[in-house]
Amino acid sequence: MYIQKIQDFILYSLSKTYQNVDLKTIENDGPIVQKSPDSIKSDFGSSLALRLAKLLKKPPIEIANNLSTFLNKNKPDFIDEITVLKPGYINFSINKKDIASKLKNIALEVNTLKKHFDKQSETIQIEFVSANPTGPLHVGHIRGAVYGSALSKVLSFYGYNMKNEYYVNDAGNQITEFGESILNKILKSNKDDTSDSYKGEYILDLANDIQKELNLNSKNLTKEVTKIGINKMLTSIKNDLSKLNVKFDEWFHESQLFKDKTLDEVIKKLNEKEFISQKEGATWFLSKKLGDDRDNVLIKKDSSHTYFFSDIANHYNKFFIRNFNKVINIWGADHQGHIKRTKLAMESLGVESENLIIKISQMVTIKKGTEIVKISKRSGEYVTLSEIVEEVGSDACRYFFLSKSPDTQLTFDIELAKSQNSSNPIFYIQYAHARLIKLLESAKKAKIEVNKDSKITIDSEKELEIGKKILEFPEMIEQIVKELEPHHITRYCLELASLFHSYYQSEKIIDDSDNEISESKILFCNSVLNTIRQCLDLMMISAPKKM
RNA sequence: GCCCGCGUAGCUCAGUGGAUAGAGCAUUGGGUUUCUAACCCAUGUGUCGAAGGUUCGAAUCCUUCCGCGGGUGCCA
Repeated sequence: MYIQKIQDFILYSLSKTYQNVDLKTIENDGPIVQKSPDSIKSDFGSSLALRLAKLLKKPPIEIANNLSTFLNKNKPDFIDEITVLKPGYINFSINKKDIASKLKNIALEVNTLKKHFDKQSETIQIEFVSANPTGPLHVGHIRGAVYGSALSKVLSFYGYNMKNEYYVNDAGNQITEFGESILNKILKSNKDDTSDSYKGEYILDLANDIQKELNLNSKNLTKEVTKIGINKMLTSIKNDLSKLNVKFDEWFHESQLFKDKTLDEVIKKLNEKEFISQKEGATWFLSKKLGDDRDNVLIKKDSSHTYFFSDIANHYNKFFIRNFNKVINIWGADHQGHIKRTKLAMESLGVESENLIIKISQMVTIKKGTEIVKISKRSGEYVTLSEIVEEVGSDACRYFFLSKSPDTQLTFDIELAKSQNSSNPIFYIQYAHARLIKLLESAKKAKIEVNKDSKITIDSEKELEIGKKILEFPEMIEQIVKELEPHHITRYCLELASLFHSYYQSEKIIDDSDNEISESKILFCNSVLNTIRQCLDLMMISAPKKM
């Protein structure tokens, strides 16, 4: 909340003190104001003077002193003290009263945290999970589901209009093989036959299930079985996702692109731009022309289409038929090789590179104790999403997967996760929430009422620390929006909860003998509660009133 | 081979140009007649994979190397 203000203040004073410095260059050169490290007494610091030393041909300490003279003369109310330290740091301490008044707003009105952000005019479509409907979601899909849903939630909180989409691959080879595998189970008497492409318990279940409602005289049996099979799988996928609190606005089917003749349209457009060529009996997209290592096939020799082709069509639909300006895709690391060519294809169709954002979430290795579990849809080796969510719980599951950067290949130890009951940080956060709720109830019983005339007085180190942490909330959100990586919120929330637990332990909040102090503390605790509650809401984790 | 990502405490991971590198778990020892002990307080650990380089300043940027994962199909 303060960083931007201090930065503006510094840049203003820089422009007044050293007129010949180009502010734009300075701003683009990196952050100007940062949180002070714990070892330094102040709250925020700037290393601007150090950076300017070369340019201005002056010792940094001199620049810092010159700037601080101006800064001190024009010091806004929210700053208490400005000091210059050793090589040339300019440090700022924030006024306690200013912190207190900001906390009061947060305490009285949950929406204060949200109001900090402007409503954005832009609509962003975000696609995630999009697993093929040929099998149940497995534990690896949890990561994408959690990442995408939390990111979307934060972006929406920030003010964007978000549309969550699941792309259903319901055409192509995999789907046909899936249908055939089920049909074989229905028609063959030997249910143990393993020659089919898709194996596993769930195929047999599907076969038994479908058999009941199937008309065996149907003209195209495979087609019918496939259709029913996919629908059943989709129902199960939706059900699994809802266990993790994940919901989609749109389930877009690949088959739609065929019905709408989008693929034809795409190839026509690409052809007009001379990115299509026929060779070796296939139709190619000339991505080499745009800098890729090789060209890519769109229509195979047998006249069927590649995944890449319908993927272009899918994106064409997003940008040119449904008219989204900005699209985010979250893909698993196994699709990382598709990024370049997909972006190139879209660029050749006229989409600005920055408007198609593809984020990769790294692989999840599943461990059971010391044994690595391999997951394969076709072999039927499974640890399903619902199995894990039911054992570990949605909250702990979400927190665990959300707490890691998407760039990290993480190891998910199923045994550990199951045993991770009270040692899991999420319970610690939820406990802080439950404690606050109970505390505020007790305050009500003790007839301590807070309203807009109440006042917060910060008079302990712990309160000050909590207050400053709460006011970091907007910057934490901004970082997520900038990087499109929501894991920062888990740490933030944990830190806040930790500070609160420590505070709670160290002093009595409801003091029957002093109503004024109790009122201030209760109001203060309301600001903590509202912030923790907001974080839990953004992580889509429940906020229990009792534990 | 080439392309992408990663390598930070015993373990799981934050930190991607600034000040003495952090958190959770694990370890060890203490704490409750009290608003919830699923809590608190104390406890120590790092060749930031290695070597060079850029910089006033590097875990962070560049180069090379080592290790791990993924990709490199007219599979998805």
